[in-house]
Amino acid sequence: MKLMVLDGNSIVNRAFYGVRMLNAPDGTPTNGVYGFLNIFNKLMGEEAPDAVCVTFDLPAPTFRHQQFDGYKAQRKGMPDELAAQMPVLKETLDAMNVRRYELAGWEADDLIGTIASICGRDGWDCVIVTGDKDSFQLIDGHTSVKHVKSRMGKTETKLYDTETFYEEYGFEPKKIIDLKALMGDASDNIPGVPGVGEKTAMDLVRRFGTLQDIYRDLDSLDIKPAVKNKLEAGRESAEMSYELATIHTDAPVEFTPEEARVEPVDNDRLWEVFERLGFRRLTETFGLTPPEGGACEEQQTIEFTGTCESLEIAGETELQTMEDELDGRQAAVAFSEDMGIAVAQEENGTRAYILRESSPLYRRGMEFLCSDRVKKTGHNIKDIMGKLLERGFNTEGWCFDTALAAYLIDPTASGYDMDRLTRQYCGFTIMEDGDSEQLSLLQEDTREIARLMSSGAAALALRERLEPELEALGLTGVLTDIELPLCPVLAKMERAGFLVDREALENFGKLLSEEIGRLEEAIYTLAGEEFNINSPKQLGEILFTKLMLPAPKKTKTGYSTNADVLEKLKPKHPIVGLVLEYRELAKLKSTYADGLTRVIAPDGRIHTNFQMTVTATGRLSSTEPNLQNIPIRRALGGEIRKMFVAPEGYALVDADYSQIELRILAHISGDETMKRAFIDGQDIHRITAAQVLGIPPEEVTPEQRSHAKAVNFGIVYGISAFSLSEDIGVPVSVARDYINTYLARYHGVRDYMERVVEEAKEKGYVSTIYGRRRPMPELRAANRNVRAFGERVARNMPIQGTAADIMKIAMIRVQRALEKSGLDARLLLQVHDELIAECHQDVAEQVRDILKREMEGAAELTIPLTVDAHIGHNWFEAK
DNA sequence: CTATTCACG
DNA sequence: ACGTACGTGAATAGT
Repeated sequence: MKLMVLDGNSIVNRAFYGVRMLNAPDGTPTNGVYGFLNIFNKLMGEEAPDAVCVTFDLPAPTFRHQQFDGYKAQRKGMPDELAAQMPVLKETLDAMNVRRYELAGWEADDLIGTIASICGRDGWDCVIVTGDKDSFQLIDGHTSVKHVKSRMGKTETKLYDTETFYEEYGFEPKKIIDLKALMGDASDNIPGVPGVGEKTAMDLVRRFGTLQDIYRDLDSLDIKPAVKNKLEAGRESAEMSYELATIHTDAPVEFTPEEARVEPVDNDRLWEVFERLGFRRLTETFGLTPPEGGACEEQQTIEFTGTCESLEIAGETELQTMEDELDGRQAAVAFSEDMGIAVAQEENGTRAYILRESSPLYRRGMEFLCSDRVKKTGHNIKDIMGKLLERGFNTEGWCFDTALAAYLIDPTASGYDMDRLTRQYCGFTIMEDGDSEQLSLLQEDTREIARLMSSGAAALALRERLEPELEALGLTGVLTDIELPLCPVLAKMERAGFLVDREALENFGKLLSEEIGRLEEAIYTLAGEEFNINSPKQLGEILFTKLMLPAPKKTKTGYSTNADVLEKLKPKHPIVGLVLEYRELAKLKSTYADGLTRVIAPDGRIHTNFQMTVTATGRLSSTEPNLQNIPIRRALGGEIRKMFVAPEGYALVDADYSQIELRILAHISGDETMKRAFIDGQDIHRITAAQVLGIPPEEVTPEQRSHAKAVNFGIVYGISAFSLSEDIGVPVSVARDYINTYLARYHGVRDYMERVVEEAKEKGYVSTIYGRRRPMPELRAANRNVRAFGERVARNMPIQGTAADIMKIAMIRVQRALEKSGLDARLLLQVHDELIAECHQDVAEQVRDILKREMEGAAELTIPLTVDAHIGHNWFEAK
């Protein structure tokens, strides 16, 4: 039998600081309760306890106050916004039939200690869930502690039992008390020994054991004299701290594990609470149903019978009717394999026009629908355009995309499927197959019609809500001038595909296999056993336990074995270099040699998918396969690019923007020094090195230039001295100097970086020069790390996002220019700052010039944009 | 389903 | 005292 006991105050605190601001419909904050419930659900799933309860502190003074002056139970003073949520949380727990315990004069920890001890007595296991480390002292054979912490807004838990605790701390759980007695705990007002911090305290406890042991033999122990003096002086404080840190297990609380057994929730009561708090999603998580006869409103469902009239285009008359009724009108259009449907809004309902592929009028009807005469709305129109192109129709007349619109309004949402959007923006859900008995009785063909009609009607309803919001946010231009015209460009690129040399790719795979086999053998020999080198867990075991190499870094599940770590370990053991080489080859084989071979289409080409609604900054992403991360940085990886080729008699043109992000930074910030460098066509990294080091540009060494390059990149990302020092391998102090000097030399950049964060805090979002925006709720988060993350994002997004905008504009211009030129040429790929086109070899120079001209002319900034363009037979050569 | 690692800009 | 650069997608292992 297992009981789970939660430290209510501690968990709700974590939740409060981890979860972004959240309010009930009436405006009261609810993030603490919401976060608590999420953590609670997660834990119930993980632990599946037989009984569960929650303990709380009460604001009343405890026995610790009476015993010791200066002790405060209200640790850091709960913020009002959180305090207001405590009664709501308790009410929620009651509705969930979860027992809670609180006792004036006793802290939650003491109640937990008592509960754990009663569990032990009754033969129950006990899992304590808390965000404080104090409870670790309670760990024993039947008591474990699940420690909850929030990282970057995400909640993580780690279970400590006697073994895992010892592994991490190197002493027994009970000695946490001794540790705290020595080092103190500011948040608990436990003084400890003045001058002794975590490092010293850990060392003392590990080496000598308890506080008692230490003071008994203080004279004879091998301790630095300075530390000894502090210990002597702080003895009284240490002993008092020991008492304060000790959790009591004898609180006068009535408790038996049986009474806390998990019970079903009180559906009606909990529903009412969630309704009031606006926790729609949680009602589903808890499987709640609306109370019988309650006043709760049913969600609307679109019903088509009666409200939607349909017209099947069976003959000339209907075709004529459709043309008359839709000409120049707004309509939503949706397609399936063998059918096209247009849906238009009429005065008193919706009207649908059905075109079947089997009909002799299909082609004519479709050509009308696909013409500029019908002003069409769709959901993910880039994909619709792809299907139209495949069937030989054109892509004119599309003037709204509900997915793109929702993406522009909030590019950080987790998805934009229609059902989610209608729920969010229109307050109804789309009918699904299993939803209605009537629907499931229909023929498959009729169901298909219903599906298309509902998606068409939903698109119209969504557009009605999205269009004004888009306009209000200043995003109409981004949609109509950038995203929409980009759709046919991308659809054509996807259809074109990139030719690959299948045989070369397969041979490369075989070559890698052989080499990998040799490396495996050598690694097994050095390790003295066979193991799965691909498993970080097994590899860590070999390197850090068997071979006793020092582990420089840990992940939350074990040792880190990433390339950075291995690089540091390389001189210490020959196996490390082999593992690095193995990793490089294994990656090339699995992801690229084998992975790409698998997705070569029958036409011998690879057709990627460009996703337009994924990134928070406005960039595209590429999937199935991802062609935006084909290797280039290392020699062997570059081989892969040689297998992306032009057909016989054709050539590839590769054009990439030079330093586009730094140029945009120079433009947006208006920094004169940086602008000058670009206007004069200087090597920006060299100039930066010269600026920071105060030397002439011609004296900059390659290493100095490479450091400056790292600083330039770092600035764009919202640098920290720590990360820069890691990146370029200098002490943090040196990195800090670099950054400070940089910001002093480029003071326009410094001002901009401060300004953009201020403005983001004020407005709640950041934006590109074209108005694309990213909401920034992180900046208002209570958690400092989340806020710091938000600040870095606020600095970066306008730069990365503007570059993405410019590239998109460039693609539209290039496509237009190529089509107008009539040359045998087409775009194949975009890799953020790079475009690749394929063309007949005789016109390669012309195509190269078109790319260069249209890309450089895509934006008029206060500094020039420059593009390097090259021609080659394969991607490697053309780069 | 999540974590780790590593490929790219 | 604490945590550590922005944005992605795919393969693999292991719970």
